[in-house]
Amino acid sequence: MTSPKNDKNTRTTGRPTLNEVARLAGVSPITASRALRGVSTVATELVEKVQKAALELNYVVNPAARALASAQSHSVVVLVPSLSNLLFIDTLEAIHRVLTPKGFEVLIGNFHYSRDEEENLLRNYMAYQPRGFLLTGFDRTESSRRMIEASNIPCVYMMELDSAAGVNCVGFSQLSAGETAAEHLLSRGRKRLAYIGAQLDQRTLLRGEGFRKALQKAGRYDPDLEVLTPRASSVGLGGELFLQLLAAHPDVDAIFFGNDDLAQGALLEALRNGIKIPEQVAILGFNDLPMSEHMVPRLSSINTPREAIGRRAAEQMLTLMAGNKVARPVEDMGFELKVREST
Amino acid sequence: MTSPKNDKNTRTTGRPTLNEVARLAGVSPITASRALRGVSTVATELVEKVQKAALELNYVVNPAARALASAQSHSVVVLVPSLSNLLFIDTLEAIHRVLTPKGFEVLIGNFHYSRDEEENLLRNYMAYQPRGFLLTGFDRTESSRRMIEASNIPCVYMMELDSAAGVNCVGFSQLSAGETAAEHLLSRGRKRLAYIGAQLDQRTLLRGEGFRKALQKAGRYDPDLEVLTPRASSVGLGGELFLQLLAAHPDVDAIFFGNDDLAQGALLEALRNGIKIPEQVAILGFNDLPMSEHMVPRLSSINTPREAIGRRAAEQMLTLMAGNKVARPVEDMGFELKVREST
DNA sequence: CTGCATCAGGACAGCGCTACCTTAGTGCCT
DNA sequence: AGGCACTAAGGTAGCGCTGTCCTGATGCAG
Repeated sequence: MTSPKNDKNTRTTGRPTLNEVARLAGVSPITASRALRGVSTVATELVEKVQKAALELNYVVNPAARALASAQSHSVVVLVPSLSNLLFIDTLEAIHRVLTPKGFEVLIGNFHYSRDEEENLLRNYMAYQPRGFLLTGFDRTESSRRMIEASNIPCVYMMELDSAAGVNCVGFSQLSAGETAAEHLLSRGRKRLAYIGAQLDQRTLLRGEGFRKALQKAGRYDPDLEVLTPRASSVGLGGELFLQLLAAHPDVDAIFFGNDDLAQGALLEALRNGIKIPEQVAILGFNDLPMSEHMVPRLSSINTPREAIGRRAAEQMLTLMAGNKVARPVEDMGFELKVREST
Repeated sequence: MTSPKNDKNTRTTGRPTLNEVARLAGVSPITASRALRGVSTVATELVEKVQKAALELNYVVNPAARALASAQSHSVVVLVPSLSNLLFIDTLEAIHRVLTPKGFEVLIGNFHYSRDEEENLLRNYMAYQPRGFLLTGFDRTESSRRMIEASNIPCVYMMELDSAAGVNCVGFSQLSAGETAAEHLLSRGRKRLAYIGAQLDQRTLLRGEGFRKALQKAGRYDPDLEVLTPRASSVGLGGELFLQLLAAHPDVDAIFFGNDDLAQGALLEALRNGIKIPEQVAILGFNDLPMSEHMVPRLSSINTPREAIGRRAAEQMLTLMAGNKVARPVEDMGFELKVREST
């Protein structure tokens, strides 16, 4: 009533639309769309005109409209079990660096090491019609698996390896990392070797398994020296478990920790309690977090290619999203034993 | 031609739509929409019917269609300067915990302490028509400021405080945190107090300023004992700067570090070099990261309410997005000095 | 000079949802 | 009993973009 010819339609966003760009450039909206997307064949001259018009109007596509019209989003979902672990931050950063420049949006989900929470995240993110999923490991609920399968959305698994047909994964063998740890400690002449793992995700268990197997092969396996707890991995917990283990088994002379946090905690408690590292006990960590090389004594650890895994996983995803097959679907990025003072 | 009545339109997503839910429930699509959103007045009986139908079909709204139709997304953008710093992880988690249950999607942007990168992120995320911005601090480019202003999108600033009119912020006074640090060290009878800061974001500078002011007031300020570097904060850097400072000024008897990483690095180097903490030098950190209380000696630090800041900021955002004014737009969450062995 | 293949560009419709307006139905006051 | 306000539900249209045709122009062989 107040303004009969109200052209300020409240339902519009107020931002310039493709139509306006097309009008300014003197072409049809479809041509403008094609020009901006760089698809199909549009005369170079027109492309330039459209780009100039878009720049002039400060035009940015409306992702919602694009997703609706094409039934395809430009987002890739990454699900990680934790953010408080610096481990995954490096991987996420690398993924961002690869996907963002290509116009993809990265949606991050943290499932807190809970299979149910991961299933929930998957279900919710499905609504966004993501173009791809970057998932951590292979341990998930049956429903999660079915959802992924049914969705037909490309998926790359990170951190672990699985040579099953049709699986795209980038990681390293957690099992042989555990073996390497054992071999290193054995090569140092240690006789009573222990494994301390927390959180007990699939990867921690696999590393423990590799460690155990190598010890069994060397005839040095003792199940009493395997400390596993589902509690969340932390520096404090590492110190606690370390002291407990030494109290129960004073003859232990080497410990492989499933995680650097735990190992760092052990080093600190050793300092506090006058336990000589590595003389009395050799300590080996896992992941090689930035702080480890600064510990007293400097912590030996197995360095994992977190950044490289993220990068390659994202690159595989780009290939898959382009509709192509990945040449090497199972990519072993290896790991590197960093020998320092603690062993 | 091959199939005259092809109902498998390739442009559809294949997922159930609101129409199908409505049909199954025996109501109109609009009623179904309203029932699922819980808006307007829909008979309880119908709401139940619709919800049952949605559940049966495993229906999830199409966010793209919703955003397009309502010219409003359900996403909130959070921009943080770093993810490798555990500091912001706690804040992000808290934000997630508040916004996700309310149906909002959290988009995380990391601007790596770069004003230009933040400006870019802002520009890109504007395209998503976010419902709100949660930003870190007040130090940004003029264009960023203008963009935010022009967009008319509600904005809550985290970590710092500013009582300017119309500003919503949740944080604490970085300045008085610096003052508190100085007062604590002075109360321990220390005479030669130093400040070591890295990264040099606005907050680190403000803490340094507070520290300096308190020292000046006590007549103990010496500009030579202020070590500032734009290099990225890290454990290694902390140790390095610590040793350098002590070599240049052997009489220093207390150091306030702008960051716990730096302080932790200093503690480790002190151990390695036989420097007695706190006897020779008292060391005070900032942020109270989880590891600090486990250091040898246990690190005194200023605990910052990272989780609470995220929670309150998100809650303010909910209020703003609902179109309401926030009762207390400037929320000081305080900080807590944790006195441990290192001071 | 005609006929056909090729290609650039455009018309049209529709993705799935919600804002807006309208209609049908209810109760209550005069 | 009639009229009115009010509420519940539906009809209609359109958000901004792109997939699928289709048209008209161009080039080249016969």
